Amino acid sequence: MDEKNYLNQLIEAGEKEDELTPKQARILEAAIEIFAEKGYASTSTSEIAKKAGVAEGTIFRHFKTKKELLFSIVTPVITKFAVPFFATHFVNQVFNEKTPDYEQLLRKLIMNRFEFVKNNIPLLKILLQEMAFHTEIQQSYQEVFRREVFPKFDEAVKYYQENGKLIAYPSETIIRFTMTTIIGFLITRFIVMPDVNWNDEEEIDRTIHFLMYGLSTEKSES
Amino acid sequence: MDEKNYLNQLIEAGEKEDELTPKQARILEAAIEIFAEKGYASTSTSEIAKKAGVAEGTIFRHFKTKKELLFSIVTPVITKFAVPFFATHFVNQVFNEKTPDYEQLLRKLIMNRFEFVKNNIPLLKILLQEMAFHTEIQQSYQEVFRREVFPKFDEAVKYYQENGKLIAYPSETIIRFTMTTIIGFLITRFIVMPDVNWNDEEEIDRTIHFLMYGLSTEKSES
DNA sequence: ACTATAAATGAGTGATTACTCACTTTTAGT
DNA sequence: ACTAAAAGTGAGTAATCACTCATTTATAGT
Repeated sequence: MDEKNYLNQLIEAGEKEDELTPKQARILEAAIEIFAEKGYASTSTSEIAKKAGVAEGTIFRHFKTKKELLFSIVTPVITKFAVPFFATHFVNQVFNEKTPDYEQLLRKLIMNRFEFVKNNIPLLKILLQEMAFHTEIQQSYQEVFRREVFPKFDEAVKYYQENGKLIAYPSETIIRFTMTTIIGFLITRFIVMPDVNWNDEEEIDRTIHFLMYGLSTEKSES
Repeated sequence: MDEKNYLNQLIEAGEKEDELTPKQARILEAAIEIFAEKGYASTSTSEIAKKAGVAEGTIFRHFKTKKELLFSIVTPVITKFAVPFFATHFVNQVFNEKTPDYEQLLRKLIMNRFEFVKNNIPLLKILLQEMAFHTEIQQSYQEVFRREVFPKFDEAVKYYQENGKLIAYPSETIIRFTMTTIIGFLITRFIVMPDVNWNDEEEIDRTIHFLMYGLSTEKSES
């Protein structure tokens, strides 16, 4: 039920792009590009119209306000990024296939999100930037995280802890370490330093290994 | 020489606050508060003037443009945050006192930066936000990092690697893991979830332990 | 082909923007 | 007390802003 529900949301969101008028699509494309580059607040609707090759009035025919244009860009990204971060798909896979350790789960998670970020850099830049100023976006993200991501993540962490594979920290702490490490890697890779020569495969391996075993060469005493 | 140089810069920056006119100080205070809350681009100079209790013209007597006002807020933060992140002070301490492991260095680093972030949240919010849109800020940060932070950090990491205490990753990778973990913790603690009940001492301990030994209960095979 | 509906237009609107400048007030050296 | 420089003022300015609306163009069902 719940599974079908968010799946439908994703499909809906995907199909919405086909329902768009060609001009509407061009408005969204132009807005995404400029928002990502200069930020929402310093982008004018006239500039968007110019880049999209439409009249300024056309923007307001499809989006009541400039803010609604922003939200219609950002809202789908939240579900698309957050949900598969630890979606049912993965968790089911873990429990059904009896994936033996957190490490393999991490690999799937990182590989999957790596590709997503790679293909959605401008959208994620906008989300990252504007979340700070719009409580609506914050709330939307929080809700999605609390409802879709956290419970599954929590369940998996506790499963591995019970099997003695994971350290006995509060699962919130483990989730925090896992997420900040992965997100930190992706932000460094694609936003802070996208131009240096990355050996992606190697860095992903190291990131997973770091998450599991840390930086020390000595055994942990815990 | 070099040490004295950036030390002087810090002292200079500190003294500059005393050189300020009372009204100039109130302008900066007001600007910091509003920039942090709504962002640079959606803050008007008239709003700053109103909050500071000065005429709008007074702002432009002291700061040629609105952008110069932003930079005079942000630039000192860069040096103040980045430099002690791994300043000579710490490194000297390590080598002179023969601090035996990376772990103790990490503790000093985290405790130090924890207090700094705690006391400068609005300034760091502004830096974090506006860095994305102003290449001048990015360049300034990069330069400070490459000149002041990285070489010292690099030196320390290699020292511990030679002593067999740290894993044989490229030191860039180790620095990246260390920084994203610490910054990720501080951002979660003070910006994303400042309102939940944090047991700071415990979380700092866990963060250090995670950095050193990871999440697994099993020994690393590397 | 007719027509109703939706899509698209762009000139126009009042509000707001960063910034200027002629002027007044305060400060500080003598 | 005098004065020159610095600090402070606020009305004014052109440009730009998000958004409206009367009008034209395109679409689709019959």
